[in-house]
Amino acid sequence: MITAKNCIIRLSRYKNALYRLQTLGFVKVFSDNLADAVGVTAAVVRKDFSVFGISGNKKGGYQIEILLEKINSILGKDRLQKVIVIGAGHIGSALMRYRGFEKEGIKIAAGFDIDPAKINRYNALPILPLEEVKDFIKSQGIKIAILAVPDIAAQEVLDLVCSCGIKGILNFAPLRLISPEGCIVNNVNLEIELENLIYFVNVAEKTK
Amino acid sequence: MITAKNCIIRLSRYKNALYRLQTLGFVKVFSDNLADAVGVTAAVVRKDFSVFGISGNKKGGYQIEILLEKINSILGKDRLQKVIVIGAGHIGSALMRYRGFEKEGIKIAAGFDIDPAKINRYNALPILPLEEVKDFIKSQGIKIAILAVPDIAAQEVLDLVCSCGIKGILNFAPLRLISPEGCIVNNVNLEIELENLIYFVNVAEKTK
DNA sequence: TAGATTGTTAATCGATTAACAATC
DNA sequence: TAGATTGTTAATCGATTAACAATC
Repeated sequence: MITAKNCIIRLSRYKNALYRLQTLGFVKVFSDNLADAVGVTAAVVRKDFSVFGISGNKKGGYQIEILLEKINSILGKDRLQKVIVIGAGHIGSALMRYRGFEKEGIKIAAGFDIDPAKINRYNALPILPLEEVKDFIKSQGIKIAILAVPDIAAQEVLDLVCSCGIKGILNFAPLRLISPEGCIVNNVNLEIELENLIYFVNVAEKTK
Repeated sequence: MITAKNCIIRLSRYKNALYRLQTLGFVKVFSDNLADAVGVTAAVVRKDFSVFGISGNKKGGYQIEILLEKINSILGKDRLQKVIVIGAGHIGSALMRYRGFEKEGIKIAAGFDIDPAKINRYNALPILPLEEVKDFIKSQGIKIAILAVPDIAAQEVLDLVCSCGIKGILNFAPLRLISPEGCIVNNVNLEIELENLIYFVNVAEKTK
């Protein structure tokens, strides 16, 4: 079964909305409520659920707790996900210090850099020399790496970590990387996000 | 004319690829080459160009220099785009120090924070108290803001800057913001990007 | 000219939306 | 029961792809 990327992204959003509803004291939701919270239509919500065999009650909607369990299981959030960050520059360091991942069950296990001045072996979050990345990936069974290295180094580092067993990469370098068979690359391209925003703001200004 | 978001994102990618081809000494390209460089089909390239009235030569392909001029003009890259960053925490600070925007003609004009300890008025990139954001936006004619504030503050700050004249927001807070009429919000949700990656890596592992 | 490439039209594909029977 | 909501099917929409005439 091929699942659309958009569908999985919506699943994440449902999850976040459900937690918010739960803290507000809600115990069950209708597809309608969830649709509003996430900004889609109720039919999309029900369809997304049916893709994963999640069913509710014909009149009673969905139990939030059960729903969360199922979504969390689908997204792999029922177990800790360990990731590493390659590159301890501005972006890399910020990601390492960012608290937002923890509450999502994502733990940054270590950072890596080639600059000896950045190494800090005895930190709570150790920053290790890149030469050690292979042993670390193997011994810790890491599957996911965040790539925050300079553009010119990105492809080389990607090839390196993929050869060590990394299966998924979140790439912040603003260029298209060629990924080896069996490795998925998701790109976060801040320049393009801004360019896009600037374009649509300019268009809106013009047509005003 | 409604233009698909994806089309504009591809335009950015064409531009980046064209600069790379130019540094390699190329003077003209065929839709084929550009398609390869960006990872789409040649028909998409030609169609995207035709949407904007960009035409090439029936046999000779496209002049890179002319193409870049046209794309840059469409994307508003023929003039400096000034943006501000709200929130001088980990992510905000990293974005302020990030050099990648400059070479794209995007200048971070100032940062803003509510924490007096973060204020630094006399820096090359000044960090100012949030109370001054209104005057700054008005006097500098800023249209775009990057939002890197804590989740709970995000909606409030969004409303504030929109009321001051901001038309486009790049939001890093991992929640859906309700944007006032006439203001565009693009979201960069790192948690969701990672969750998505984790899902597809897990699926690939299972079906192996 | 023959071959290659553009620009555009028609066909296909996939995702979203609307509609509604089933049913609690 | 009557009303409301789910789950699913069919219709619609939009974007991508394939095909090809025009032409350099």
